[in-house]
Amino acid sequence: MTARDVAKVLYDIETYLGLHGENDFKSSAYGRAARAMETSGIDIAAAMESPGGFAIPGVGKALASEIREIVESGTSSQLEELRGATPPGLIDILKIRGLGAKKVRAIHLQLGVDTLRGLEEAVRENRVASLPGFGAKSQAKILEGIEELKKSSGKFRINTATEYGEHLLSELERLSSTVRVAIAGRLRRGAEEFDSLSFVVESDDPAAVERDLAGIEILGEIARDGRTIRGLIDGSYSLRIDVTPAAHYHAVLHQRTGASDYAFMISIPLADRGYDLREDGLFRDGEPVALESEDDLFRLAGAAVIPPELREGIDEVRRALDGDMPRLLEPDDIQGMLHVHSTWSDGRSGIAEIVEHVRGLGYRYLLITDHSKSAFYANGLDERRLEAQGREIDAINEGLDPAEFRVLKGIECDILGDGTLDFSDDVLATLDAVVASVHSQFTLSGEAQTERICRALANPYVTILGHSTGRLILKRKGYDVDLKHVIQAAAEHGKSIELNCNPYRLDLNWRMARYALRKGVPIAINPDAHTLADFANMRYGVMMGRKAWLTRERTLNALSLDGFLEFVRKSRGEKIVEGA
DNA sequence: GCCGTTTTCGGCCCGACTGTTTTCAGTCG
Repeated sequence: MTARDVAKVLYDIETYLGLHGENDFKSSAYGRAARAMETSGIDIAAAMESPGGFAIPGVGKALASEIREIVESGTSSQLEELRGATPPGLIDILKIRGLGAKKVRAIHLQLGVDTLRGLEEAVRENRVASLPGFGAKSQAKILEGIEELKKSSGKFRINTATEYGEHLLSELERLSSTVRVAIAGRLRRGAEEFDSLSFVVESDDPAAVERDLAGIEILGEIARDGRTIRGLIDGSYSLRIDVTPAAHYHAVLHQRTGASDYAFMISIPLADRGYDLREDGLFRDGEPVALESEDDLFRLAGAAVIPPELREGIDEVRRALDGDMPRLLEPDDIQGMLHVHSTWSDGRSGIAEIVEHVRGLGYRYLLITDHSKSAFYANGLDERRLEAQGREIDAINEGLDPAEFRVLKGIECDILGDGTLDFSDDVLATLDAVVASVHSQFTLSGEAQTERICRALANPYVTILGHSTGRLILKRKGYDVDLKHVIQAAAEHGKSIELNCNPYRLDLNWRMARYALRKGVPIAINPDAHTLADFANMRYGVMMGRKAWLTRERTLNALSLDGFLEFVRKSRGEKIVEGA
């Protein structure tokens, strides 16, 4: 049982207490204790042994004994009791944006609604609008929320897709009926959301593969149509497996990877040279053409190799035919981590621990960017604490070989409603670099939001614009903003824009990132890490960067430390404008 | 439930937004 597992139970208790109409302050005490468990870095086993117990602010006598119970039994009797007394549908209803515990409780008590379906009926029968505290607008928003939930159900983000994909890959490789196996489809070329996974399997016996799949625990509803097998992953997500003989393996993998527009475009130069590229393989004069690798196919087309990430059917085929294919960014090109939270704000690890981890991953520098004071919900730093943090960073640097690794002082500075920043220029000037982000007032008009962000970019001390749309994939649309305008402003002021690696964010999205690159704006691939595990998200950011044709040269944190600091200096003074 | 006392009860993190109200409650970050 880790501190995180304990926190999960405490969060659940907070939720259920709210649904049961318990005192707000009592339920939020559980939430506070949960956060304290997550951020304190407490060693649970040691705390259980020590007579002092959980000496953490926010954890008093009652919670300490409850935490003991959780650690010993894996759950809390209070939670089990609450859960038993709560219709599970209420938890689903709670997922609707704009509905919190109080409103869900009111809907449940006054309308007897306890499922999403029941709520949808009640809305359609106009029964919600008549409840006290509700009206026509909130009813309409609830319906919107239900639609939103429906739309995102059965869909998953890139981290989940990757976990399922890699798990299934190893399971499929283990089957006696398979020779070679590869991930295909959108997971191979990178995407923001998924509703299915696609694999290509080499085997001469599709029926045997189908039989073997029954042994894979998370798969169900397996059905085969010739060489194509479909099924369900964990009862929710679609699976497609294309079984192919050895000769067609690379051609089929290629066909199952690219978008349909792309497949059409690449088929044209092949056809010009006498090759017929089909779903089931590559042919010439009706005879199969065996490929040694996917690269062979591009050679036959007279094109440079197109990396899977680019196979969307935009202009990549034309450029490959022109031989205009750059070397795209690789994970190993990344040298620095530029957007990282520590326990000083809402991160879960101390700076020293982060340094050790990041060095271990082979990076050369680290910009600590905790939240600024307006982000009090995230324990943002005020001027005094920022200074104290700077002293800690100085001390850590003293213990490091500067030629090998350096910790930089930064901040993720809130962009205030009017586009000014959360710290004065004098304070920002003391830092090595600044990430500026919007965390409030998401509902400004597009015009005002754009103006606000452009104004922040005009501040000389801003280095990088953080998560530029505020979207949370499959959860929340971003705020209304004219990204082309923002990108133009970044270009004019010599700033960088981040591509946030969090699977929920992935913004600047790859389409706009490509536009930014054309405008000469360097992209920073940023982990926005709050835990050590978050650094693993870098792979998603690199993948999305590659979709945007990002190269090492145009990646801010692929620069050496000196190169990065040089960029910061320029961004504070000189204006750089590169044409489109 | 926690905390800090003017020591046993009253306040509890802040501010914007929204939709409901007619001065505010609920939600969210």
